[in-house]
Amino acid sequence: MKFEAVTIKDIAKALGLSTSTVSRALRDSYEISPETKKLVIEYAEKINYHPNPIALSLKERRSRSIGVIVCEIANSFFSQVINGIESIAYNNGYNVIIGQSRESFDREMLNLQYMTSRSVDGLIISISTETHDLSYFKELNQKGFPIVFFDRIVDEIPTHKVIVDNYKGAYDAVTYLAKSGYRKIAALANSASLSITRERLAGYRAALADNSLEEDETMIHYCEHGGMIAQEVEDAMKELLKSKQQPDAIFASADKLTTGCLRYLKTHGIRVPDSMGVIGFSNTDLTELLDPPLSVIRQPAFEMGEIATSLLLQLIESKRPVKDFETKVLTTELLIRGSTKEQQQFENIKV
Amino acid sequence: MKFEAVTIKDIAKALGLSTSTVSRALRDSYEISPETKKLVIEYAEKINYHPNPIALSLKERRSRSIGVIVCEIANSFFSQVINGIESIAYNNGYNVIIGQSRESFDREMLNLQYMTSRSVDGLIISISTETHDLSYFKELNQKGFPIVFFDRIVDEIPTHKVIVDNYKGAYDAVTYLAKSGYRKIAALANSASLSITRERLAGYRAALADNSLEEDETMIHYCEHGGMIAQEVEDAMKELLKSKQQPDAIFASADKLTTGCLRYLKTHGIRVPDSMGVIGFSNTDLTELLDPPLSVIRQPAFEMGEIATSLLLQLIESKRPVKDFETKVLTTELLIRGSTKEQQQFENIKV
DNA sequence: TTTTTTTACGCAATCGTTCCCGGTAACGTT
DNA sequence: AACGTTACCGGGAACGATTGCGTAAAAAAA
Repeated sequence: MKFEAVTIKDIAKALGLSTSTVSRALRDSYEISPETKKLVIEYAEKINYHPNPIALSLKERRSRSIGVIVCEIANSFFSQVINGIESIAYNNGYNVIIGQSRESFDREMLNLQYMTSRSVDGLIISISTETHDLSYFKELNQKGFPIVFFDRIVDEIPTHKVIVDNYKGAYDAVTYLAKSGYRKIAALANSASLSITRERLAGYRAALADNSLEEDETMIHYCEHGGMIAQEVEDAMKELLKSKQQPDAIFASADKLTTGCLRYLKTHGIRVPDSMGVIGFSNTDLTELLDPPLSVIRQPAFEMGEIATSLLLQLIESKRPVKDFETKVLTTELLIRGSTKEQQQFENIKV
Repeated sequence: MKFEAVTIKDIAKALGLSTSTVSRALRDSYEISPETKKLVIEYAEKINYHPNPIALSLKERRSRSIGVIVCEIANSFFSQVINGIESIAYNNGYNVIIGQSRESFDREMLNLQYMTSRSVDGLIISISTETHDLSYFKELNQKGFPIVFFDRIVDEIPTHKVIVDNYKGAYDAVTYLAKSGYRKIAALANSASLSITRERLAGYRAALADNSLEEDETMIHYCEHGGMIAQEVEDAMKELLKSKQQPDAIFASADKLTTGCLRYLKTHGIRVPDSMGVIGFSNTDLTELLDPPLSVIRQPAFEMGEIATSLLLQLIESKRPVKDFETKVLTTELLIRGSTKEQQQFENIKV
């Protein structure tokens, strides 16, 4: 079932004009007499004419739309970023099309190819955990196709990027745990290949060192699928808990990991924050409603989306190839709630 | 900055052939000699040729992509539906493009126009709270454009629809509250214009009647923006609580309302489920982690997405105009957790 | 050898739109 | 009267790909 749209040709025929004249009349060209314009515009209105954007895209080689690829839209952080992206995009007359990789490289590439070949004018992306082969990105980038990376960025590709200070976010959170008296702080990390994992773990390690806590590799567990697979988080938690270094707190480095961690502790009857402190990166707006309310490192997601889009539009609308790129680094917010607590007694025992 | 793609013409020129020959060679036509085919295909491979889907869309008037419009992707229910949609769509070689209305009629129309004019081959939609003017949908429908409604459907438009048995879902939940001893059951409802609101409230009312509970219009409050605006839920809750009929339980008819309700009770120190029982429609996967764990009516969201997509593909791929449409009605699931409790003492006092 | 058939390719139209060229009046200027 | 302007409009190519039709050359049949 196809359905027929009305074209400029229909108008031309009906009015005894040429398509050029109709086109010009609709675009309000000075070359067309006011009467003809009026005639054309009114008739177009009447038969409900809308220009065919596909034909326009073909002709103008641009579509006034931008693509966004994230691993999962159900994730609060990403949906907030998308809202930021849409707000700027719509204000500038751009449409936004959204794709999910679900942490799969293949699906990421599928989306990417679909979008680029459909002439999105640019792309905003946070790469999947599986993405190691960057050749397609490099190729696009070298051809001058506008890309902005956010959150999970890649160093090798010269373009604009938007992130938060992951190092500091993690450092502050882990330092807070240490100052509160937690002594064995484990880390539940995302795939080791991601920029955010590296940065956050670096902050974690630095905080341990600065608080004279020993670092222990058995206290760090990675989730290769970023918690997309529930089992994976469970396994990691199980490993963590049966390590000889019984942790008394967990630092989780992603939204899904933080909630997954809490879920595990809850179902296994481990009391938070008494037996185990929990702090993690999360942008869920349900954190206050959780039991216990989660202490989180929160990212300015909406703002990240806005900034990424502004940068992308700069690239798209620039006449000359852009050569100097910037990496915007925003600051995180540490929100202390009920999943961590000050353990005076620990400090006392120590001292 | 545009970037140049390689076209069939480039291949033709490089190989001294015509574009027709190249096209046919790539499509493996019998009219082309094996040697020429090999030549063309290898060269195309080498320079990384991909057919331009825009040009194809223009020519074939179809795009092998379907549009999805929901009010908000951050909502678990909708993101689960979208996952169901994508699973079927990808298996059938269709791409999915997603749009958010954010409960705004204008944004819904913007997305709709964008999608239809970009030649999506069909549309899956749950309408916004603001959508009263259905003329554009009617027009599309009459032109034979394939649409499938789900969740928030409209009666006036003859096409496939996918919903759950909202009446029964609400009826069962409210009956459960009544059987548990709650006597003053209030309803926190979505916009009155939505099909789901009507159906769910009907179930609510029937359950009250069947359990000899009095219905009281002051115990029903509507949120015109479906809880999209936080203030709105707060106001509704405030009104409910200061009504002379002090409710002892709340039935919330949408995801955002259920969590919004819980948030209000929590911040105002009203104990759930003791002072106030809470039950509501919700597909959040964090319900078990909440304090208290939410008793919910859960919809088979993923399955709804799958079914909606199958129906849509039927419409799209049908040769003749489809005349008899079906409305698939799935069943909800009642999950009782900690936000409701059996209040034996109430029963006893009563008796 | 001549005729027919097959093979293998090119031409040109098509999809809807824009825009570069032209072209033709009407009018003004010298 | 001759030329230049200006206003207004149409023809047709172009964007990238497909496809019906035409046809030259080669192969097969007569």
